[in-house]
Amino acid sequence: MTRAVERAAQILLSLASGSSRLGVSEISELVDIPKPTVHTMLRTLERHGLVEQEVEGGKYALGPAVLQLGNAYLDGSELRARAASWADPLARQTGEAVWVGVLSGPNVVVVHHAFRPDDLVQILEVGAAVPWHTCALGHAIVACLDEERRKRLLSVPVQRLTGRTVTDPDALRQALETVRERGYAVEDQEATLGDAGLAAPVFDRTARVVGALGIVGPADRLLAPPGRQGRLVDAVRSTARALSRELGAGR
Amino acid sequence: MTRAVERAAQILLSLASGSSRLGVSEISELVDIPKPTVHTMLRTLERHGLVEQEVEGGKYALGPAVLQLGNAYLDGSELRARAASWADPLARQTGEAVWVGVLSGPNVVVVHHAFRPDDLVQILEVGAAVPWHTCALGHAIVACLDEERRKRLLSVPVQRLTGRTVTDPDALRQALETVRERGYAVEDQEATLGDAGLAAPVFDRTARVVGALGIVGPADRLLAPPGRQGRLVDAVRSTARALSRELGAGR
DNA sequence: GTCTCCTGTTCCGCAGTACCGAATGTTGAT
DNA sequence: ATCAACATTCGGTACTGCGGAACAGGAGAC
Repeated sequence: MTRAVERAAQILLSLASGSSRLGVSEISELVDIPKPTVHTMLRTLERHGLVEQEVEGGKYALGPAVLQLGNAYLDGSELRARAASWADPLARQTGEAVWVGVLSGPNVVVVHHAFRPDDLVQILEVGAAVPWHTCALGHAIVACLDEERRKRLLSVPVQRLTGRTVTDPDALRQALETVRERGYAVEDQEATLGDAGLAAPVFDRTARVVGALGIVGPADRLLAPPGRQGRLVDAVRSTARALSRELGAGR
Repeated sequence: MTRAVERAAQILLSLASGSSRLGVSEISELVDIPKPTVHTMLRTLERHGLVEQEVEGGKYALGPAVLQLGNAYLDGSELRARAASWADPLARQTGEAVWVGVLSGPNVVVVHHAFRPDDLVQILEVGAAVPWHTCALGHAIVACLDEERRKRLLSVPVQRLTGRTVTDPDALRQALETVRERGYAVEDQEATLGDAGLAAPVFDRTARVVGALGIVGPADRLLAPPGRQGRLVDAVRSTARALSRELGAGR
């Protein structure tokens, strides 16, 4: 454990959350590190393109080298590589957008996004982070984690994003138990009002959960029509199973 | 300048270049830092999701948190946000793929990629890094840099990627002079055999070059047909100018 | 089975560097 | 002009980053 590196990581991640441009003082307050220390580290990170400063001085932002890192991560991810050939057909089959995500700290990060097959403009969500407890992808993953890791996640207070977000640890534990029994997760407007999601876990050859695959869309389209949810769940589960098999998982 | 942070940045970037999975010993050799130091830092970076280790131990790779960083960078980039509405029409107009890139160290990093408008499978290159001296985007940017920055880039030996890569500093200086006179850059199989590119610089409201916009495709399609190059150059230049104006540049 | 090699991981005393309060510099508002 | 807020610089020293040596574990050869 290197304290300086710890702090630099905190600074980088602070620049990735919320406002894209932050001053030294703002970062200092966000990560609770004195200003000169923040400044010195920003300067070091800047030398490697991980951070850059506005031309006229003042605010700092992430630099293009982080984009290289992100791209390299995707290039090296077997889950993402294999997900593409399953997610796109599922999007066509269901008529909804498909996301594949992995757990990163308390968030789910989208590693693949197959657009809903219509002509409306959609924003590519690869790299987007959603708190695990507010999305079906997150529930699907965390439900299948080893006990210790799950306990650690549940021991940290979680944030309410909408009036429907479940934040009580006991309620979350119960929800995860339900996910384990059923083999899939449902999210109903817990991250964004109006939106819902369905997801199933994806396993690798060591039988560990490595991510989840799911669909996201308007709640009234995904959850309300009679019989629709069941059909979507079936499609999502069988696709997640196929993807798991392709990753070497037995089930 | 914080040495520990410097080293951690080197380690992260080493994981982004070449093989996606590296052992402690390999990283140690790549960045010339002793193994225990590399190991300690990897462990610290792992705690923040920036790095992860294979389940059975051994090799390390970048973690999903870097994808968040990359995504946040794109979300905060005005160049990228505005490039989308110009690059896509240019791709349709020219029938070729359009890239918008920025300089990061000795490389150009692609921040936006509009696919060639055909039905063939294409790989999204956002986040890809190309050595500046081997691509038209890089030439277009570096030609317009302030003298000091350009000198610094030219003082470092550059790598030959193909038999056609220009690596001699004097020849590069001359090529950049040509770019400045003409207002655009041409690359002919310097990065990848068979591929070529045309690009023009993009400026912001401070009249500084902030990136470049260009098209990439097979050399025989871009450069060989009579009159085609001229028409493509015109389209690229006027698009880059429009994008510059939208970023607040006077010209 | 044993042995060897290679790699990741741990250890811990101390040298040197990370640290940060105080000071300085810059900018914008009044 | 003054003031406030913010970024940046400075430099002595406390404490932490460091890395050679040792250890642990796994894989392959015999």
